[in-house]
Amino acid sequence: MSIKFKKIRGTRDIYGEEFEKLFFIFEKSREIFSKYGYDFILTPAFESKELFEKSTGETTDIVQKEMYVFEDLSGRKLALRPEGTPPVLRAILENNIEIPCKFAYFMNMFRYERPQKGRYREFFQLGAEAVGFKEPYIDLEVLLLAEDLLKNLGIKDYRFEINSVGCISDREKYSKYLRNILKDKINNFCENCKRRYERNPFRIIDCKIDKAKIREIKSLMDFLCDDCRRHHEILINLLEKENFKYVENPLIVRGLDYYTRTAFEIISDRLGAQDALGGGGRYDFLLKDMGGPDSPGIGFAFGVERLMLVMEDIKKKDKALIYVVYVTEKEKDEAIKWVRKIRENNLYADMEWDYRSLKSQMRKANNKGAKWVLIIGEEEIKREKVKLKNMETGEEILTDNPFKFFEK
RNA sequence: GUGGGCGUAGCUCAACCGGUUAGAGCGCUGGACUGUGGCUCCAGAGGUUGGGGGUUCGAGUCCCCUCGCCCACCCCA
Repeated sequence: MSIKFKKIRGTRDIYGEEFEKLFFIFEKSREIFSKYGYDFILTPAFESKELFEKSTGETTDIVQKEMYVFEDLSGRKLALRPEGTPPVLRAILENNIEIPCKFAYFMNMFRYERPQKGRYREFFQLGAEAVGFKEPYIDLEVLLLAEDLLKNLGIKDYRFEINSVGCISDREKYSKYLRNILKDKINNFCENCKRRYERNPFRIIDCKIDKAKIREIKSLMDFLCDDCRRHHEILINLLEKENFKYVENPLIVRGLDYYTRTAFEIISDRLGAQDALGGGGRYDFLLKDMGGPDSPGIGFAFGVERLMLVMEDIKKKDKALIYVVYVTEKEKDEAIKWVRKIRENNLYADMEWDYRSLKSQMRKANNKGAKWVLIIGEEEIKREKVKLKNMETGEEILTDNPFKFFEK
């Protein structure tokens, strides 16, 4: 046998235990999100390419080199969504949904990257957006919500890392400062940093190789304007007051252009190099940039596959299987009748549809973990009974009403 | 996009320095047990050694290309 088709790189087939986990996360998250007043939303898998260029940002890696872009037959330039925030905000604006509002989503995303542990080209994100809340109190709620989700999924080894990335003018000031102070030194830095200097100077302070050289460089925190500083201080006070466990990490930059002020990541050390379970932050100017009202927003997303990696296996509780076997083809019709009758009583029944030897049917029942086997042969039909076998004890009973043995 | 490791039966893996018909365990099918699963024993089916090209008398093994998987860099969920 040589299979003709294979799934394409970075995509996955999800079944069995994996599917159970994925669906468990979805069901659990619906419970949690409804406690916090978030409604679920589903948006199209593809949007205009421009939506992401204008919101995620032209300079980001996501837009520059990771988007699945294509033209449809009419020549429209489209993109498979690489992230959830722009489509959800677009939907809020387009449907005239009253702001403030809170939405959650569980959707697949697409990014053209080299696959790695916890990283795929099609993956699921579980996220939320809270639009129209200016004060840091919503930041607190979002963080509490994210942690509530983790706790309810039974995930333990995580930490919240929090930072403020200021507003756009703060970042411009900082960017100018960095370029200035590094102008003469950059040639001594590693190749990565040289590239970062041009594209994204913030990343240089995160460099592991040139750690020593950057010690005297000020952090973005020192460049926050009064409003941004105040926002951050209130949030930190709130977190302390609410006893929320976190660490401040001034190196968090986030790869998206629209973030302002609060930015955070949820890190797990049970993952490989891709150690972020999730991340998020504020985007106070994005709605306006998208042609909407001057409303702030905050959101976050978890990588569902990464959650699955750090979660314990879940035990799926099936109904007890009742397997119906027939001795020869002659009893097949009778077997079908019994399977239907059992299912009508909301019990789990199955049988071998293509005839195989009784031995083979019994083996199948055993392999499937059947609790009961209903045996139908010439003898049973003649006496208008069935033989019921308990697969744990091996005990057999001849009865005309097997239902009294199936405890519900 | 860059670097490293790896592709042999459905699964996990063997096969010396290039040598004859590519093996084992598990799983599967059948039998011992003609109307009965698990345990044991016996037998059987199952392979274009990821694909293509090259070197050689001879390639699973060496070389080149390609596809895929894993890990890391970059970046991110």
